[in-house]
Amino acid sequence: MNGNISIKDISKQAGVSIATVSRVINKNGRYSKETEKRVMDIIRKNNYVPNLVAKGLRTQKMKNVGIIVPDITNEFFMKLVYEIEKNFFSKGYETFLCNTDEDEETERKRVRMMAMQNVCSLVYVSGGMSNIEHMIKDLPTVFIDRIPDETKGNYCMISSDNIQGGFLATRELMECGCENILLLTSRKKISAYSERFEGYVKALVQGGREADAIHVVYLDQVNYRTAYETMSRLLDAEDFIYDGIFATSDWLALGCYNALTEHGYSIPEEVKLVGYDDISITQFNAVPITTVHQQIDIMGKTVVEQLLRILGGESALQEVVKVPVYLNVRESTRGRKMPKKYE
Amino acid sequence: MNGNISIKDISKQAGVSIATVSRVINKNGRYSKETEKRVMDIIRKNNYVPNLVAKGLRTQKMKNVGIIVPDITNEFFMKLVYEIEKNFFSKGYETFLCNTDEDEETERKRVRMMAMQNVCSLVYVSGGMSNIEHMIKDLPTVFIDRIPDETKGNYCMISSDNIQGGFLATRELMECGCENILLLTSRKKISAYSERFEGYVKALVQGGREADAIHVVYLDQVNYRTAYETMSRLLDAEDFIYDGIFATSDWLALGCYNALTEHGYSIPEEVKLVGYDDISITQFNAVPITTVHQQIDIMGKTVVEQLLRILGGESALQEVVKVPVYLNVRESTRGRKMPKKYE
DNA sequence: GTGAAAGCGCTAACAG
DNA sequence: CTGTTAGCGCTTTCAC
Repeated sequence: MNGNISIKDISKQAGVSIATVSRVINKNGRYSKETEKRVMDIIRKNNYVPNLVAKGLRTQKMKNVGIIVPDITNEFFMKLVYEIEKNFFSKGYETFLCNTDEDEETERKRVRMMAMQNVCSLVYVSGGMSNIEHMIKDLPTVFIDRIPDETKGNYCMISSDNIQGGFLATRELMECGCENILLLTSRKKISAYSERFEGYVKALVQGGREADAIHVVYLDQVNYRTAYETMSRLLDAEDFIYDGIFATSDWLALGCYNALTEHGYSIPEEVKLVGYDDISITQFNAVPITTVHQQIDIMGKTVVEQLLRILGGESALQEVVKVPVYLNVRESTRGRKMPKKYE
Repeated sequence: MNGNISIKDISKQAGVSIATVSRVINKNGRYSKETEKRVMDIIRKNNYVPNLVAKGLRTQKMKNVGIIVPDITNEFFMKLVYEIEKNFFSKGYETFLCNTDEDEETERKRVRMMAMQNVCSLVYVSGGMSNIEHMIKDLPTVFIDRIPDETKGNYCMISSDNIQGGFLATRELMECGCENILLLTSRKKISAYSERFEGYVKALVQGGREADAIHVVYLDQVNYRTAYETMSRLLDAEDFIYDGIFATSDWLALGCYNALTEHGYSIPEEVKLVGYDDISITQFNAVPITTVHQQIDIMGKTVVEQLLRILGGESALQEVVKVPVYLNVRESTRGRKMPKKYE
């Protein structure tokens, strides 16, 4: 295909059958030391590269898994992917990464393409409700931060503790004296967002606030620009009553931050701000931003563990695997107390 | 393989031969409206997903290309990848992305794996000198910011204008009055770095500086931490003479920035700073950082154009395709003049 | 110890 | 218009 020789060529050169070459390559079956050497020499001399596609076709199993993420330019997702890949590689699996660009149509296309490429399983990160379940059927799949439509099937769900995350973020704002706390989140029907909302409400209730303490702004897109524009519009209107904002993603928090400062609000003195994900930019911002840290190393490890369990024939766990989160407190809620340092 | 049916199953259900099914699926050859309907119905009912692996094995061409990057958590690389993928998708190609983690051994492994997966071509972004040429042989390859070892072969090289980038960055520092300009760069033998060095020297010479005006610090790793630690060590030593620093990557610039501010230097008053890549964090930094912007959209487009040329049978361009760069001037060289805004 | 042969899912002549 | 057949590169019985 790409100028490569095949075992057939090798067998001819070595004067043995292709079966023997196959045995030598895979080190199974019997063959003499002598033929082994002859075959291996030819392989080395020609830089032979085995064709995994053909092998997969024959053995009916490929050791590669597709990873689907909504945005490859988002540092949080890529750090998570990095951890997932690391764990898969160590188990001898290949990974194929693909980007849905936050678009449901693209999402469906990419999932379908992964299935066509014969991946042995799928990791599906925080996608929308694209109704992909019918496409993946028996393909073992781990969903991260997204509950599958149907529970039947080889599905497994892993999630960081989003309720706890929403709770910690909101409680921090309350502890810092915020009276009117705004939740800035996504309109998307992703469990991650609805759970962070749940945590937000829980913290308010636990702090003795009434039902009218709940203030939510929903965004159509989860990105800096949308957050910036929406907040700017909010600030341009007369009555901006909020002294605390919990944004369910760091990029949203950064959008808030810039809209607020440009409207003359100082952070954290007048408005306190909490983000989510702990991407590195939150530490470098003019006022470092308090944010909820997700333990991606544990998540990555868990993803691979669970997938290997399913691949090993065990049935998928029915419960969601929850990974704890913690709050990284910085100046956007507490002021210039802690040293600015990046680790 | 993954619980999927094959055209054989379809042919049985439809009461036609597999050849007919194949024809219907690929819409070539002749078949009656009636059989078409019967086949398509079965396909839809069963959510049939064609096996591209088998198809590729048979047709001896897969429409997918491997993309190899040194660091998937680096926003610059991923924005470039995003552009490359977008262009490939629009031409009906799939892409497989993989990460070398800046490690040459990993790099070789990943390239080999791509070859085994039967990709039809490769895009190799800014890799080290891992001597991969013998592994890819006739595989059409575009190198970005890295000159191939051997010029024979279907290689093509695309690069942003790194000499110009180094020149613009250094000239900016000189124009802002810097007397002693330090170049902070990588030890790696990558053309991108050596060319930025070249531009740095060119600007110094053109500005009438003597040979002793050249000051370079080489780093083993291209990341925030290494830059931060190296600069801290430099600042701890007695005589820090620099009033201008050109870092050949934004992350290095950020490392510098924090080391400098922690040592009590103010930017840009005492030391001016220029980075490279224009990642978004440079705009959000407490003091927004002047940086060289690479036009990744043009680069992505060019990559695909060139690869399709080669794939189309034309021979690879021998010259390097150069994409212009420009400087994004911010506060780290000019002070608080411009409005802080993100676009 | 080694070879012959079948077959993974699919396409592309070649017949009819 | 449709079926038969060979074969892509590889593995794996089953003989010898």
